Amino acid sequence: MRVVVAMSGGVDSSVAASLLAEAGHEVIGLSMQLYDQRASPEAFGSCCSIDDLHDARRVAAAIGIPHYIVNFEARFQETVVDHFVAQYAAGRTPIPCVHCNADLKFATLVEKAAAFDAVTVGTGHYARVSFDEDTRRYRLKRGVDTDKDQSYFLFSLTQDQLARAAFPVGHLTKTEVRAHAHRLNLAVADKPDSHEICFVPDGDAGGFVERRLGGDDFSGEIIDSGGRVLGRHRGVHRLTVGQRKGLGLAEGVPLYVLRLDASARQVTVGPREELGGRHLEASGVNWIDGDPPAGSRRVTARIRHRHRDAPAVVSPSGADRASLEFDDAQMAIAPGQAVVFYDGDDVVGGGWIE
RNA sequence: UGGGGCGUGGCCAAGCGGUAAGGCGCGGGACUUUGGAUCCCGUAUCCGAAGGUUCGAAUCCUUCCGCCCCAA
Repeated sequence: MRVVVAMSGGVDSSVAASLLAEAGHEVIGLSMQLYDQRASPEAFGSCCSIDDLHDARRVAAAIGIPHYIVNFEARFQETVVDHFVAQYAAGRTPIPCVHCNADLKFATLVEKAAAFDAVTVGTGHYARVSFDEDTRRYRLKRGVDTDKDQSYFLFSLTQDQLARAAFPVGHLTKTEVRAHAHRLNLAVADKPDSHEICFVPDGDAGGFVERRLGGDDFSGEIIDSGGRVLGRHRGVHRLTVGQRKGLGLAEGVPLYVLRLDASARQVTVGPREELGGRHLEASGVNWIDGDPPAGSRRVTARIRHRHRDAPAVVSPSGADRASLEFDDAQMAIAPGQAVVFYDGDDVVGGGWIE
């Protein structure tokens, strides 16, 4: 089988490519160039930087597979960066990795794969995909390493995309992946995990958004839930629901962002007790099965990466919407973040928090 | 210089006789393919200054220094 593997230059995708090659597949390594490296050679982060492309190339050479760099700058700009900026400007908290996965790795890359006569796209995600003979549907499951599980970022994959997906490291632990990397003598074996937005390497997402939006004054009022003005903020895009740091308010108790109103430039804050909520509405819902469940369904739901999924009832409404009610209040349900529904290790579906 | 108020760590601030809360900020850590996310730890031998009362004061008294407000 001919397989295209998305190689970021990190350990996981390097091992993924290696394992597929060892299994006897004809592997073609592809790395995505997402930014104009000449424009800002130092301004790119831990994923897909010029160094990472070199790492990917080195690994490909080491395991003896062809390697190509595909230019996805324009697509990345449209599907990930522009959306990221627009979301922040609207007072929401974007999660670019999901769009990058769905729209680039699994959508655009499939097109590229076709050009290579490959039907499968492999990545280094910690998640598992399998085919259920009974339902004749593909299933998406958590990675075996629950600490590294990345199924949350993949909730929007369609049956079509799952049919072409391969996650060779999904049934391994991170420790095992690194062990494979050492066994294979890969140069990236000890490369640290990445953990930041790749196109905002300095961590200054607020500044990034401002440069994109233009203008210099985004400030507004900070109020409490009673309407009392407590202070001012530098822009709703610099804040996110649940955020405590950076408010600069000394009210005696820690204050957290409760709500963001972009049009009024108003931020509502309150003590931790006011941060909890049981209900949320999701849009852009994708059901892994391809169809929504017939009615309400018990699931466990995760509202952010690293959030321990909590018991809830999800009810589909319309083609791609759903409402969800947690059994117990969850802290900081942030609009713009993804909510992903699970049934045990299976991803049932997911959507965007409204 | 008539009346009133206030001076507590970088900042906001509680305490008002019993031996310095809390928050912000900052530093460190944990966690992490989203969040300048969350979480944990640390951060005033000392309360504008000098005296005094008391077993004991940041807390009471005196004086001084410095702010602020209202009257002139």
